[in-house]
Amino acid sequence: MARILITSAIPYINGIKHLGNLVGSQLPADLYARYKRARGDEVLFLCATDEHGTPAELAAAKAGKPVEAYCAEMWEVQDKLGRGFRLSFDHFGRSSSAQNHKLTQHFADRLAEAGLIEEVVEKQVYSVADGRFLPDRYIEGTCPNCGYDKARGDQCENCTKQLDPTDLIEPRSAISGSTELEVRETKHLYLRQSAMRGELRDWINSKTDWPILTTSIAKKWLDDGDGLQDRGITRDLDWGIPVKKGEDDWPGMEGKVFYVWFDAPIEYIACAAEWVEAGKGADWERWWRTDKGAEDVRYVQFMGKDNVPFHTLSFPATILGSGEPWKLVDYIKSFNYLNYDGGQFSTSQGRGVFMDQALEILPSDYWRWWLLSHAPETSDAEFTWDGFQQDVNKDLADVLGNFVSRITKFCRSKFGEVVPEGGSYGPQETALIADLETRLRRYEAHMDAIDIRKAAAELRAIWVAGNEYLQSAAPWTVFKEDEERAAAITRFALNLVPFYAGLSSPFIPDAAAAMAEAMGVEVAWPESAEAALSALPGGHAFTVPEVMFAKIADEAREDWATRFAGTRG
RNA sequence: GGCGGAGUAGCUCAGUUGGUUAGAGCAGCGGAAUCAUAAUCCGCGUGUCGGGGGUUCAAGUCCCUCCUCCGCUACCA
Repeated sequence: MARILITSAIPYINGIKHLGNLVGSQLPADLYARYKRARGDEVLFLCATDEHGTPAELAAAKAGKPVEAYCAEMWEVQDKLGRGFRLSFDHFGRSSSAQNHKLTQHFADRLAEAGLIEEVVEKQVYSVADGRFLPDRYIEGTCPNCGYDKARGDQCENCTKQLDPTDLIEPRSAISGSTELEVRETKHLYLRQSAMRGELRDWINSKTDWPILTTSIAKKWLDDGDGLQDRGITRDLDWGIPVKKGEDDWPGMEGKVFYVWFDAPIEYIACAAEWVEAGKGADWERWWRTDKGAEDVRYVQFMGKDNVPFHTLSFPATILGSGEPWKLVDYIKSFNYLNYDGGQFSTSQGRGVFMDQALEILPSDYWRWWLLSHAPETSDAEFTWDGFQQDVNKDLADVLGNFVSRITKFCRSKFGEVVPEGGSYGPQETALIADLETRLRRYEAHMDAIDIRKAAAELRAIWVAGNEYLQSAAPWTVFKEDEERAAAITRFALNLVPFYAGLSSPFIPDAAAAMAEAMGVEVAWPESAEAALSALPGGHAFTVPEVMFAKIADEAREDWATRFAGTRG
């Protein structure tokens, strides 16, 4: 039994995530976690909210709430939505946890002891009216290059020229609009990533099986220009983890907090400690410390492509720089973006479907199936309502749902709600077993490799095989002349239902559970097609399940397409 | 601008190390069946593989060049 540690990129606390966010990390991570558990591996699957930083402070202020209260509320919302989508986290933590405070301060101490922290005095823009330093992006003004009057301090969106905040003409705070800005000196800690460039490169180069998307981004950052740059890991904010050297004060850094990107990945570790604190586990270090039992753990991370630099460079720099035997990631699965109807999903414009809205209109299995079977693995993917309706109706309602419906109802009408006895299997059954055995192994191989679309296609083909069998065996015709043979065909086809339940459970857990329950069995991964297809003996009682997947009607689709076109209400 | 990804059938996408008539699903057309959620199954594809040039006995696959879309570009996270 292997041990697999799985983390999903932690979603930012600020607001409800859209389906593009979901399919870029949490959902595929859940698929993999469910699959590995089903195969009998020991899995620890962690996720959390990423709570620090300027956007959280501003969102809280906008909501008129203290930032702690705001984050606590939003954590509740995200936790509930995660459960709604059946995300099977062993623990859903918070980067603001006491455990993360302690660990983040511990890592900073270790890095300082190793000589990898540098104190740098720099000049930053301070807004007197807002009472805070402003990140470049939060300063607006007129672009000196093109004259666009809403250029940001880091870049002009209009002419794409990269800017420095001091380049802007008539700069103002993007938060309050105040023009009362000053350049002030402030001291910050920098992580000397540049000193670890060689070590990081060796490590990246050793990962020959990683997706190109992952390694190419990492190498670009390592070698671009002057090479890997040192990175500021502290900020002048109120909300965050106070800068300390372990448990001691850090002279000169009073009132400052660690940068959210420094503490967020450390939450992956702290989350395991929270998991223990919550009474869900006993020993978190055996998952994270290679000197305390984690040497045989395989650690897999899931994330969108925008997260890759932090997971391939900054976080490993933190781990390696600590000089302590923390577990490094073994495999990074990164994703491109899901587009919405020809454009981007947009949180700010409310464009697209958000997690809460998705669950309001359809059960989670519909979304899970469509999103995972179209996961943006090799390139950006496209969501359209037409495609969604067609795919879901065909795959779930017509192919899978109707298969279960037709065989259980046929059996009920001819033999009652009991698996019929008698008759014997022949060449058709033998052939189907052989075919399904091949497909089962191929499906497992795709799942092991985290080739999600290919796995989904294979699973669908397995569903189709059941319909092909029924169509050619035609028990409704055979029944008229040979009831025994019809009983054998029916028994065999009924056995496909629990087989499908087991194989489908990582993708569509609710439907899988309903299928298994109707057949009076537990959801289980099949050892082999042959063994699984003789699991239900003659005489075994079952019930005809409710319609598993109602079809999406044209009117509903049109309604939704209109509703989600822009600005959410 | 730099770097990376992508451009293959009406739509969504597969196409290992270059090698037989370029594939799948959906949609469309025809047929079979009538157990089932009017659900299924079978058959039907002459596509300038973004354009152009090159290497090769052979290129969707390698090289050069151009075009288009997307992402990143280090203080949003």
